[in-house]
Amino acid sequence: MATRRTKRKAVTKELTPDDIEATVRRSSRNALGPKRLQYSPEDSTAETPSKKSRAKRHVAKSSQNKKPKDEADVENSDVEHTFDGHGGLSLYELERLENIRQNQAFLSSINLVQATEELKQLSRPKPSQRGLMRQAAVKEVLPARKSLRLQNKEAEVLTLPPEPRDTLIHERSSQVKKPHGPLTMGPVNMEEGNELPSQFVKLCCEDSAKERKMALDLKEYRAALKNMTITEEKVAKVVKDRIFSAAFHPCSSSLLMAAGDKWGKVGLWKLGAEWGDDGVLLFEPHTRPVGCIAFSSARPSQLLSLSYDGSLRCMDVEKAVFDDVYDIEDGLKTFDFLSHDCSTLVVGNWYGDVSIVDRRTAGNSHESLHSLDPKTLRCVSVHPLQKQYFAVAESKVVSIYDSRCLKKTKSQAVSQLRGHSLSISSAYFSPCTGNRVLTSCMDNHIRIYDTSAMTTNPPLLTTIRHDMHTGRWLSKLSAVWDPKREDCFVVGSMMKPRRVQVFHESGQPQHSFTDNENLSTVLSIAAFHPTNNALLGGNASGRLHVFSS
DNA sequence: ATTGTATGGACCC
DNA sequence: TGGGTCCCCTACAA
Repeated sequence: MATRRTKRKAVTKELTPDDIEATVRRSSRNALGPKRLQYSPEDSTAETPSKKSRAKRHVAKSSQNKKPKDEADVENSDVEHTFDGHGGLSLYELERLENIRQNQAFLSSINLVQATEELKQLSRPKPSQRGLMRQAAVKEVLPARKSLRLQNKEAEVLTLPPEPRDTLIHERSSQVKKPHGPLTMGPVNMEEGNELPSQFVKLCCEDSAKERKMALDLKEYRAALKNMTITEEKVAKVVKDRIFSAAFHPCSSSLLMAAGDKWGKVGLWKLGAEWGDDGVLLFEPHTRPVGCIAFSSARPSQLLSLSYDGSLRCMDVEKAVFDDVYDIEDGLKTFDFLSHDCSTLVVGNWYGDVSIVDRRTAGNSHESLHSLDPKTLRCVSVHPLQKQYFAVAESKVVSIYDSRCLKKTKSQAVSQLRGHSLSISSAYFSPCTGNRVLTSCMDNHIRIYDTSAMTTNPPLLTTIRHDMHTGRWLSKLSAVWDPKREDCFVVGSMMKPRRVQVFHESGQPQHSFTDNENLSTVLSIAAFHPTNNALLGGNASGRLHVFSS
């Protein structure tokens, strides 16, 4: 079976449409016309590409099953023909060529080219081995067994052990929740007792250059994006499981990234570093998905991470601990910094409550404000200038609240962004002025609203179709602004070949990041660097990908 | 209210 | 080396 497949590939490769067309012209039997021979490389739109491609693959398969004999003939006689060298063609040969041509036409008509492209993707080279090592399967060494009968002993009366209550949690994580902090910052992928590498600590404390560069005009921006590439060194396994959140450290001298995964792990990776596993240090501050992480722009040595397990912690590299920031029973979903100094936060849980957390005061001194529909809060985003405003992605509407006017329940929204027909997965204020809000919605649309006037119902500026159906196994896609400018954003994509797309707020596509060798998975979590020309993308197996210039 | 299903990736045998 | 299997706590449609 395998050999047959490779043979078939060889056939389609060797017979280019030009070859066939040429021979057919020579044989002057142009029954179907050369136009039919043209390949139609389809630029599949966002609309259900997966369904389409699956159907296509199926068609390709069944046709392959139907025609193995013909194709074998084609291949054999083709070799023969190569060594023939005569221009005059016998009737048999003409017939054969016509067969080849018809087969080729049929195959092109079912988009074999695209199908083989997809097959290439399916039989892609193995994923990057950089970063965290695959764990060798722990094989339990059992004592040699000998039956009681052979030992001439009486049979035991066996009772089954009780079934564990929640197998999922018990199997996959040692505890339901980590104890209260501060927890020492011991990398789990290093020998126990080892100190953090000093170069790593130094880098984490490095601040970004604060002077704001002039934003490039769009043409220059596109050129800069085009210049950003990925290589083998720029892919690494940073956490063990699927990435739920990721962020760049603000320093610009090197690329340092953090990623949080499904089982509470946080991986830190410096591109090209010597420490840990290819520059990766792995920590375990939580036990459930790390829904949101962000470095403090005021104190770059601090990384805040939030988990569904109900804990919000602050990794302080200088102190080498994880401090508690906020804690509830479970169900923390997302947060954003409220003040410029990053000392206060807006924290949202999946029951629909929003809390204002002040890190300078001890304990959970928070206000609970909302009784929304349960389990509908997906995202919070603070206005970059008017810090009292924050946007909350509720089920089918984004509400903007004023943190100074919050009540325990039924707080009045300042503005509401309407028009979403399914649940909204994210909503973000534009990074420089806050004059725009960018939303991603399960109704397969990315929307941009004009919030400059902050009226009751800010106008919808742009709607972009984008396939958001990632299914159960992938993190949801979110459109995220480039923090370097006011008007462009990045979003992962389900399209094949795999890609990450950048759009202007007008809906104009600016660039698609692709790479045959180093990008072959969906990068659900994408983010631009705050100052550098660099982009990160996280996939479902804990691998980070970097495009940079 | 309950049930079914879509969906990607890689690990492991 | 390739295909079977697992992952799973989600959103939506029926």
